[in-house]
Amino acid sequence: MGNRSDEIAQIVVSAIVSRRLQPGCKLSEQTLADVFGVSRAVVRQAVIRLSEDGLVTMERNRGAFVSRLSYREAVEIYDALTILEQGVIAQLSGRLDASGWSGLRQHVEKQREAVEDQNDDLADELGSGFHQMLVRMARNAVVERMHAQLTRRTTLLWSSSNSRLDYCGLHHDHSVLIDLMEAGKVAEAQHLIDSHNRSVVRGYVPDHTAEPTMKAREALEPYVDPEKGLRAI
Amino acid sequence: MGNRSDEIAQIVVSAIVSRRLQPGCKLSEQTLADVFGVSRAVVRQAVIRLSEDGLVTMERNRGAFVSRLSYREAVEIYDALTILEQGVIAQLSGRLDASGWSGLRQHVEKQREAVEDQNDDLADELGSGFHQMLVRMARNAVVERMHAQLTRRTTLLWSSSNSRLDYCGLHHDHSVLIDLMEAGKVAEAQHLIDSHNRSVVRGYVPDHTAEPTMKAREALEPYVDPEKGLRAI
DNA sequence: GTATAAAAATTGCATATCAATAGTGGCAAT
DNA sequence: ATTGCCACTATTGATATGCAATTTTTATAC
Repeated sequence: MGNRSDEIAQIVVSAIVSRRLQPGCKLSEQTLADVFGVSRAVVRQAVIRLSEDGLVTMERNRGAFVSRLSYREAVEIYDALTILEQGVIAQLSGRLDASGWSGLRQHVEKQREAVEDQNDDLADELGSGFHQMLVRMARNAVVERMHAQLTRRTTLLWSSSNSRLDYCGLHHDHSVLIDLMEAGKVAEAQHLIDSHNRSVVRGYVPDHTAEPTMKAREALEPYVDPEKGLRAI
Repeated sequence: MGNRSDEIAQIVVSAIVSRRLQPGCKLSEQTLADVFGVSRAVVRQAVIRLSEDGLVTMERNRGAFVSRLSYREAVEIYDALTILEQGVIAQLSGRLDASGWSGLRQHVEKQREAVEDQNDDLADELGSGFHQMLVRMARNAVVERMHAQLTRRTTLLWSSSNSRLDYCGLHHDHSVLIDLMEAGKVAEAQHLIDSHNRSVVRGYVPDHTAEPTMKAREALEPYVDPEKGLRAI
């Protein structure tokens, strides 16, 4: 096994992207140390990892909190995703083989079915999965990592929120995008992904009054082995 | 003043980008603790920050080392830079005002002069500075941060190396790039930046036999205040 | 010179401790 | 009732120390 702090950081990430740990939630060192059955030092290292990722914000002498994103930050993150994906489009357009395009089309078809079945959670996942797949086609681990990091951050936007993401009207964009890319219409494809992402972020209304529904101890409970974790109940 | 570990991490970054700390150099916890006059715990936190950035590689029970990049990794990093910059080009092309274009042209002119004067160090800095400037024009702090991180990593490639970067033939590309972008020739501009970056990375030949010329203690000496640091000498 | 065993050093983590600071509640003055 | 002040508590940031596991170095034997 790798580092204890790395392991813990990954678990906290899971809890954040699954929306159990919500923006604004305090991550007290002692609490986390109790929950995971490690020392404060290790927790601190884990929190530092998370703060480097932008998922957690550390405030001096106040502690670590799951990041609350302003509208400005939300726009920046989506713009960054746009820029990355536009770059990927520049790389892929006309340069992908037949199985590549069909793979993407298959994915969109699955997404369309999920939307039709009103399976919102699945549609949601397939929706962001499309972008992930697109980036993966560029076969660049560094870019994939950056993109995944940004995508994780976007979960902070919708976890506390009222406004659920509407992938209903958006999955059609994905289909058009593939056509444009295959046809080598780079600029059009890049413009499409831009307005696509812009329309996604437009639905975000930051709510600074919203408080997390769970405290960290409760939110993390499902992730720890009851045997080794939780020495102090 | 923020975190001690953050401060230390930044100093180590400076030492790496300035090529005093070279790839493969061991960053012993006790040594760094001595040099900076802090405890091992803080050093550990700093090293974790650096490893999240990719500048340092941690090996279990062996310690932290300034990262050695394989050719494959070098290509991936430059491709990632390419993708980011292609995305930025998609954003900027035709959308920048007159002062923006002239600002870029002025920068290229400075670079040309530096090349003409055979001031290699300056030409080098202005060369990568151009890319930085380009990205900054997109006015997106997230993208800027990612780009800067990748650029820092590229310093790992040339710090130990034989082959110095040849910006002589490359600064002309920058000039052409501006023309293409201003003319709205997005695809051409994106293709140019691609081949531009490819020709840069092509000069990288990883040398796994090369050993750092300095040890960490010596390399970091200029960065610490002799009073507060270095308690044990 | 190589192989092996013992010794030393290093990492990873736990625990205990301390100063500095933020948050809390009480209490008096307005 | 509200404001301002002050002690009290909780938490963070950092240090020091100890210890098991592992790696690296050194010494020794062949």
